[in-house]
Amino acid sequence: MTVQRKTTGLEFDDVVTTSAAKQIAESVRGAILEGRLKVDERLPSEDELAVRFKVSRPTIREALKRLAAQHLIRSRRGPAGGNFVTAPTAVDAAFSLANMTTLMVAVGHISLDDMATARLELESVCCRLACQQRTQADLDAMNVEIGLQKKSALTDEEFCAADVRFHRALVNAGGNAVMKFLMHSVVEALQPISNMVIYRVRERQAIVSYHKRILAAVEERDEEAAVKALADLVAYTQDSYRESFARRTA
Amino acid sequence: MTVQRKTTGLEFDDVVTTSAAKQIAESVRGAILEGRLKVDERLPSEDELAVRFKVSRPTIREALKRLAAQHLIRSRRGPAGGNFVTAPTAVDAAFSLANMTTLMVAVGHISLDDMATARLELESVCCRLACQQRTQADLDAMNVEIGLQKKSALTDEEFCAADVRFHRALVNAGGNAVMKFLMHSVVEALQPISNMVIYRVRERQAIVSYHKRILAAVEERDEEAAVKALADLVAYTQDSYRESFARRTA
DNA sequence: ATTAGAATATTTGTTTGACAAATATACTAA
DNA sequence: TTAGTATATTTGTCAAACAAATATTCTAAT
Repeated sequence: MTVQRKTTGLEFDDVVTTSAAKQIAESVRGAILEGRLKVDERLPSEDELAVRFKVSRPTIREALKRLAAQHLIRSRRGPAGGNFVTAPTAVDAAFSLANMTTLMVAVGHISLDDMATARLELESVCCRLACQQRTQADLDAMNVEIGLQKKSALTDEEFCAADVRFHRALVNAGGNAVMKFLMHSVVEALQPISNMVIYRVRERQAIVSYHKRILAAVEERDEEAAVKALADLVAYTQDSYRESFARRTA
Repeated sequence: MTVQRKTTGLEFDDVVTTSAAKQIAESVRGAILEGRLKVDERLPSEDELAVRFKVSRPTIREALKRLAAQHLIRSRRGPAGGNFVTAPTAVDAAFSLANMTTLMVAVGHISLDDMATARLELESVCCRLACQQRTQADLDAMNVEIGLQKKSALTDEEFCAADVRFHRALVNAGGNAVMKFLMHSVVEALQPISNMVIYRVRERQAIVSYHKRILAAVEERDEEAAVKALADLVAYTQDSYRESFARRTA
């Protein structure tokens, strides 16, 4: 353990103790992010790192596991083994962000309104990008889900799953990797609430009709119409979301 | 170590070995995200967890440090100590996301074009929200940075820092917590490239004039004009970004 | 009665030393 | 030439102990 004291001008803030493992993790992370350690480069062995940082091997392992949890390194045993710098995938990033936003919404650090606004705005961006970039395969993927959602024998879970796939296909159609995983994260964070929404038959039919409007607009490459249809859909489902959220936090 | 085999239909995929620590971390994370462990709730002590999961205390500690690295728990020593579920802050989320996107850009998982497009689209959303939600304090904060950037004695670092603060003030003016930290993350991931851009005096003047246009449009609550000015600014600086990125990856 | 200091107990942080498991490579026998 | 075995290297896990931080209780002095 080492002690770090934060000062502001002449006033002394609280003393902060940071574990050795955490500090070592920060040091290695800095080297990775500043390019001094390259992706796929092998770190020194755990024993070597222990010597270099003058701590024990379990302490090194705690530091390394922090980095692994942040998708910055990966490990392998054996003579060609070691710990290697890795680049996170979009799935990793979405997963991490989704986990954090889920908790932030749960405790009110982020309001549901902010989340819903962000979701709509982000998906509007994706809608416009989809109008520009969409392929026939994208249109087909969206149409498959519409076809599924029309079926009256669908369970609530199946309807929700098809809904998620429709929106995912819409986002994928935009072809932008960053928007894809940001969108995925926001949707994932809203998932516990979305899954509590149960739509009546009439509501399902309305949702399907909004989806059809969106698909038609994307096919026509009509950005304004696509964004309008999406905004209408979100406004229509907003009340159901509020009810589910209230039930979830009760 | 336990072995997990993934199968798809009749084909057997690679055997995947997952460490005990990682599996325990996943188990606890699931409990947190599903609401079975509440924020601020104290986990059983490390010794108790070791008994419960039938592993050693160091293995438990590795699992817990993974969760700490993901901003899901925090720890404290002493009789009232323990490991507590925590809610990440927006700063935590932005920090994690920025680290991952930095590496993803560095290795080409995300193209610079996708990043730049996402940055422009996200900031356009913030622009429009800013037109709707901005306060006089927001306008003042943006104006302060414009005033600073006008000064010819500014170093390159100071100019860049003022630029970042201007865009941050613009994003803050939108008042949406989710957009704030998503935007912060994208900007942070582009920071190593932004910091390499050096603007000539004439370029600085052009940037300041774009900033003025944005400020005026936000003040007038003219969403279209604000988004247009931002798009023009981004188009103007795009070539400088490409040059810096090429230099960084050389 | 109040307060400062000391003692105690609890929990996490770190260490030492050892062994298990995974795995790449080299060697040997068929 | 190939299959099987042995070896060596590195990470994964363990046991046991002690250090450090810290909340609470107790005691002595005022």
